[in-house]
Amino acid sequence: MTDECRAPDASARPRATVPEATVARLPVYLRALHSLADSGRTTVSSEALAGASGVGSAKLRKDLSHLGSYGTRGVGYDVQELVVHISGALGLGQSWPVVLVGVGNLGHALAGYGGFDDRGFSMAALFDLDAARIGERIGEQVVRHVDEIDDAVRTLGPCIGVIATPAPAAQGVCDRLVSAGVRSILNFAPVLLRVPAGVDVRKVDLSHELQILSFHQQRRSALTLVEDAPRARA
Amino acid sequence: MTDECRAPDASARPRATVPEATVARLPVYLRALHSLADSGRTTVSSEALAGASGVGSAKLRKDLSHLGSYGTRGVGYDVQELVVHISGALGLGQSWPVVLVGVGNLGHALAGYGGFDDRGFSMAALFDLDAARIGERIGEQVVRHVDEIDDAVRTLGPCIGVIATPAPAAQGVCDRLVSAGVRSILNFAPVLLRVPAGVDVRKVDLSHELQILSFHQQRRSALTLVEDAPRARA
DNA sequence: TTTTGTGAAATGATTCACAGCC
DNA sequence: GGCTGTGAATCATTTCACAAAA
Repeated sequence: MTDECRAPDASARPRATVPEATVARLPVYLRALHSLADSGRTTVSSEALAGASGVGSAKLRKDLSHLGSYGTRGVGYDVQELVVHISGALGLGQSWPVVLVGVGNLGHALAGYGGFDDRGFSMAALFDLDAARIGERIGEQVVRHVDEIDDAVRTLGPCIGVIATPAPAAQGVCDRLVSAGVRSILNFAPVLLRVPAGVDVRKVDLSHELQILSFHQQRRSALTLVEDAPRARA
Repeated sequence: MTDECRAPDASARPRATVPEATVARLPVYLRALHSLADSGRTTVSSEALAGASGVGSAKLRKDLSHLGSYGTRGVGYDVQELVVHISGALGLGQSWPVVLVGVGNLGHALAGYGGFDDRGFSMAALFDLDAARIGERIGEQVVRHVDEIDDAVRTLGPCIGVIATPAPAAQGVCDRLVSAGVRSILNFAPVLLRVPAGVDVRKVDLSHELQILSFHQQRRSALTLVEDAPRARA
């Protein structure tokens, strides 16, 4: 991701550049902070927040330092203030519309999932290719035909596309989303999507996750065997 | 992850240590290889396989070199042979049983998803806490009460646990899985699970993925604004 | 005294570029 | 001539450890 295009007057803006690894942890911190806030905490130390987030405190502090300097030495961080700054960095001030394509098994579950409206996202439109599903009502939305994506996206403005179709349909759907102007895509279909530069795709792949777990499980088993019978040879 | 416990005779075994980043890409290569095999290819160059996997060819070769030396200079890799070696490294020789806890919206979709039986995994048992759901038939399995996890896991042997419960129930379910002996867990609930050392947890979190997309989308928007009106000031 | 923020060191991952083999 | 396998160089991330602030 090209990054050298800071405006010449980038003085006291949110931040110029945040490492990718840090970005991936900000949602974790944000969730921990919300849960701290719910339980009445008003301030928190890097040690405590790191504990609640499952990371080391040095890493947490370094991560936060990329957003700015929002703590008080000797005291810690103000919970509300940190929520505001992390939310801001993540662009959660506004509520991004999410358009979901593919309301099969998984799509249904995603459409019904509260997690969208949770913080900063709203399920704004549902699409499917299958004529039999058009018109079905799910939550607050009615399923529309995929041909209407263009119109919908034009109306909604910048939004996030979620693909929950079967694998063979995914690339076609992706192309439509992209040509409608969607530049952020979350893909649940088990295929590699090809997109032009400037479009950001993240994938969620059940089978990949299981395979990674399998790798470690196997390695553990192998080690256990070796340790259990270390003198079975020479 | 502790790694210094190689057996003293680790001579020509599959491999001693594979970087985590590499492990995460092996499933991608495997999928690309399967699709090449389906279309009749018998050999493939690092360049071509890398292309089909969305990575650079140098990275692909370095990744494969961690598993061993299975290519032929001047020619490339034998598709079938690579499939065998990568599958082997990932522990997909056997078919791991998967036990799923929580058959709500999402759990249903996961239980019905073909991806499990796809390669190397089989949906072996379904559980729920809600008495109303016990006995329901989904695919080949009948939903059982979560109290039966112990028995089931003892019968199945090493397996992978999938948690698809609402957030508040997840830690309790996780504890049960762990005490039943499950050491690999895939968590779809939006909470950080605490597990003892030696248990491997991976999480899939819709809301985190959206937030990461949101970050980049916002950054893009900001840059576009700056570029579109670069002389709006001094 | 407590706890942040951050340079500097250590570790890990990616990319380069080419020697070695087919 | 073409392509793999891999040291060496680069780049990114994590960890350490401590000076500076409240």
